[in-house]
Amino acid sequence: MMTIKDIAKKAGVSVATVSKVINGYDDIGEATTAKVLKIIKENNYRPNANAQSLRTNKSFLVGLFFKDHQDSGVKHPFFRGIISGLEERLLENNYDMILFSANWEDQFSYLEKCEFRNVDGAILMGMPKDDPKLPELLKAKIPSVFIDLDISDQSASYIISDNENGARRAVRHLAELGHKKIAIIEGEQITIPTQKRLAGYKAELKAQKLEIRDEWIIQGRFSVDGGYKAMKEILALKEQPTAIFCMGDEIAVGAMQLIKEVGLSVPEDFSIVGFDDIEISQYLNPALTTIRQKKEEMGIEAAEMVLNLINKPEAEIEPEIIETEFILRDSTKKL
Amino acid sequence: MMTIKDIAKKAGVSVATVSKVINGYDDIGEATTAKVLKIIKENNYRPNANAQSLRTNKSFLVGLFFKDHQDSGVKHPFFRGIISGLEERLLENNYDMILFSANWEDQFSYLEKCEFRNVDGAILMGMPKDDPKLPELLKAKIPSVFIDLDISDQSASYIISDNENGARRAVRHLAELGHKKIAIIEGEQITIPTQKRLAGYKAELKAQKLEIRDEWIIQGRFSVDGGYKAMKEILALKEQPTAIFCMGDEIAVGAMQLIKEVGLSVPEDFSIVGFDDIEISQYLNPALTTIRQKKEEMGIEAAEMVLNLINKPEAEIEPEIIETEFILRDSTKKL
DNA sequence: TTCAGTTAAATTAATGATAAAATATAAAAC
DNA sequence: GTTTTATATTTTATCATTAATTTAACTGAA
Repeated sequence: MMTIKDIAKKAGVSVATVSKVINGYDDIGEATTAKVLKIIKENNYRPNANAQSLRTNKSFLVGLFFKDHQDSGVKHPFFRGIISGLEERLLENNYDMILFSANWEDQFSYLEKCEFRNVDGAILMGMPKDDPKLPELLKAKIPSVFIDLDISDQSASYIISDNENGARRAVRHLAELGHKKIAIIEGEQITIPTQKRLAGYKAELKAQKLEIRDEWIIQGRFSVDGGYKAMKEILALKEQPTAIFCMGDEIAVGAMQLIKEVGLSVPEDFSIVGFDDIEISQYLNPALTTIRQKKEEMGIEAAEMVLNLINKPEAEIEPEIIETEFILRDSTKKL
Repeated sequence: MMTIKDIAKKAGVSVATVSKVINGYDDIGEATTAKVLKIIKENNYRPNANAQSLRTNKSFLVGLFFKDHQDSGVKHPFFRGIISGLEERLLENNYDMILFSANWEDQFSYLEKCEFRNVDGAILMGMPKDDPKLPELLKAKIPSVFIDLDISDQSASYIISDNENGARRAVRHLAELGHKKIAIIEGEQITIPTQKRLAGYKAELKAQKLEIRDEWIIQGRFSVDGGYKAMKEILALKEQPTAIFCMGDEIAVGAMQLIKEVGLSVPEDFSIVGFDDIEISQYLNPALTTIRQKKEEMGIEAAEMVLNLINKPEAEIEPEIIETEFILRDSTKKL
């Protein structure tokens, strides 16, 4: 592999001159610049990122940490979408992503990985709010963007969907169809999305002057299994709802499975609205009415945000609330 | 951030001594070792990967290149599964993954990225066999593992499902149900999986003494849309098949959609078998009978393979053929 | 006592690159 | 024709680390 030294020798100039040419300094003569550039091209030379990073303390590397919902076995439903968005914007700026799964507890701390690999910034998704490894990361002032977790700071900010409004939209849709008994199946209560969506559910019920009944608020988990089990609880209720707002599409899948198993059907017996619009939702039977999170957009915005945190350390980076989108399909109908 | 120098100063020894302690050399006294170790721990020191990599020419980094099927908008269906497997095994060996999407044509060559980031090895998925950027990578002898592409070499090997046997199993299942007119919807013909699955389809039809009819071999693409369009062709045929083997689950999804739209049903009018067992397949209606590819296992094996290529450059690393698994669900029935 | 051998540590050099300071050359000014 | 100024380029130091070489201290045998 060619090094800057080899290029310098071939061009008959000093190493520093080559470096300056590469980095676009204007104090190198035209002829020299041209010659060096030519030799660089001919020899297909690329600077060594490690050496650059060592010297400049800049790596053009962003660490991507993601945690799946451990026990449930569910992969983060946005993972691919977010990555697509991220890579699009990061690549434009010559950044690469280094992938740190955080599924292996106690293996390492986020900060350690960031420091070891010298990343310029980090993007974290799927972390619980009480993750014990987060404070040290914040204290170290590593530029960080959180997805679905409202932590912000001089060096950290976050991206999150407008969960409350999204939930309100879902409930409003059901109310407009004439439903008065609207249940909700929650995800993990510790997560921000669960909390916000619950708030939206309650707010909209109130606005619609509909009853908020505690027994129609079912605890669950963001997984097919979670939806299945929660649906069991609903079927055991003496006064059953006619519509169910599921906090995640996977939950809806599980709920619909059980409904089918017991010989009932959607949307005839229950109208169902999900949240996320994961890939499968459009192919379910019936296709799932849901609240779409704009995953690619979240990824793009997250990328933009880390870049800002990295390059404008003094600026105040505002959290970004991404609007959701109501997707009407076939799992809901007029009462 | 602490450096080895700081540790050396605090411990009152030379930098070299600290380095030796870290790297487990046995020519450092017990007392000194203990003292240095203690100070390292107290100060939470971690060596700088860039400096290590620069010096040792080893990065403990594997480059992951993946290409989605461009136009179709379909994300690689294994992506998550493979990554799970990869991360499990790579992490055990202290390797991290750096993510290079290859979706942005002409942006960079694989070799450039590998050299720039000094990766120890590469894993590539979704590349077409005639990818013009592959030869230079092979020539550079970067330890490489291909997924779904049968390229092997002194420095490269590959992992692939046993597509031919998997396809045979699918066709045999249909034959055993009494189907005699079995069509197939292909994926992109340039890919190895398409070629192998077609071979398996033909071989099994032959073994079952069933007719191979060219008009029942429908060109398509690995996407929902591809399946939808191909199904249109099938419905236009004057002599229609009773069963369809789709080379990918997405294809099956598309085909089933159209079948439903025209008022026919699965498995009553058509028995359908897919390939892959993507996440959604079990939740479709009817749930899809399919040939599962063991994605996590492929990831684990791929990781093992790069590690071997990296650490045993002289060894002959055999390609790995992963068996598929037949998953019986509800999209097929007796004729 | 001296020399060889062992052990434990320190020095020095090297990795590939950049940035700051120093120098050489040429042109312009007096 | 010397000094000043501007331009072009080189020299040197530095980043964090490892590897090879060297030094120092101690042990034991002749």
